[in-house]
Amino acid sequence: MRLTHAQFRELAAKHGLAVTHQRQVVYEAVVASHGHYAPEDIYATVRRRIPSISLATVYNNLRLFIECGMLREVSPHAATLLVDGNLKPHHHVVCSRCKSVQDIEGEFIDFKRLSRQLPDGFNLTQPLIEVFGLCRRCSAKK
Amino acid sequence: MRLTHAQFRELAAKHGLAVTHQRQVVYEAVVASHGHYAPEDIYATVRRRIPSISLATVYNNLRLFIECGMLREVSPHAATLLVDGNLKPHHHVVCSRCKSVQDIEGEFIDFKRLSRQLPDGFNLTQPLIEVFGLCRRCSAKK
DNA sequence: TGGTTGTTTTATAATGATTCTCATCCGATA
DNA sequence: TATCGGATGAGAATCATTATAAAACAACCA
Repeated sequence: MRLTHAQFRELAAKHGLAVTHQRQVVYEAVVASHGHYAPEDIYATVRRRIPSISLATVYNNLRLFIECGMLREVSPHAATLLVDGNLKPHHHVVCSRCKSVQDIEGEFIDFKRLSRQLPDGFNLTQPLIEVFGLCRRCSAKK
Repeated sequence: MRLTHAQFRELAAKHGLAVTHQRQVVYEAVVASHGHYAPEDIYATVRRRIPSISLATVYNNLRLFIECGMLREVSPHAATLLVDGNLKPHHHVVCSRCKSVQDIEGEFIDFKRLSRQLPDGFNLTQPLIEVFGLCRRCSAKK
């Protein structure tokens, strides 16, 4: 996706963000990609248009875009490894904001439909599903 | 859960791991907890029984246990932030081993049943589901 | 049981991702 | 155009995790 300056200005205004050249170029680099990229990847791409840009600016803006819902984070997770001491099969509910994790059980997945969507050869013998959303406390806050 | 030395010995043998005191104590600390804990937490717990244990040992053993299926990792994720340039609503399929991510669409979630299981107040207005398993390439290997 | 070998542990250094600091710069508003 | 507050750039600092190397130990065999 390529955005005009006017389009980006409108998008930013909707989310209460100031408009800067760096911000527009970073945003475009992500939405143009349609993939799943790390900050270093975005940095490399953006440097072709703004050689002086700082990696910190890329990080700052990605985080802003994620926080205000203009981008999605893949696996919004705690910054550290977490191990699960519950050995029974179960799934997880994860708060995208505070990263708290709770166990859930129950059959809420239609495996027939799911397997039609799965990439060829994907192995689901020990399925683990994580459902992301906002926990009670985080959805109460603003 | 508290394991006798003999029980742990049997469990380790089944997974081809040597038995050490550190290993047993680390494992017990995790399965006794029934929660979601970081390596530092486990380290703090285990130090009460083995004051000389090293943090590296905790990391090494947690990783081993996860690899051989004796423990689960919460949100097996890439070691870095990933942003998603696909703005349409969709879900993810993630390989627990190589951390590759692919998009999937389709209605394979029974939201009625799911919401019965959700913790009170959990907000699912922008549901994001991640399904973990092994991708074709990783399930082919050994 | 005692010796041998390869694995595990410990302490610490190294790495890699991310965040912080602060001086400078720039966008928004009047 | 002048002002002000937020954004940027450069690099240092931090945090989680992994690597390294020497000492300790588990597994195996005589």
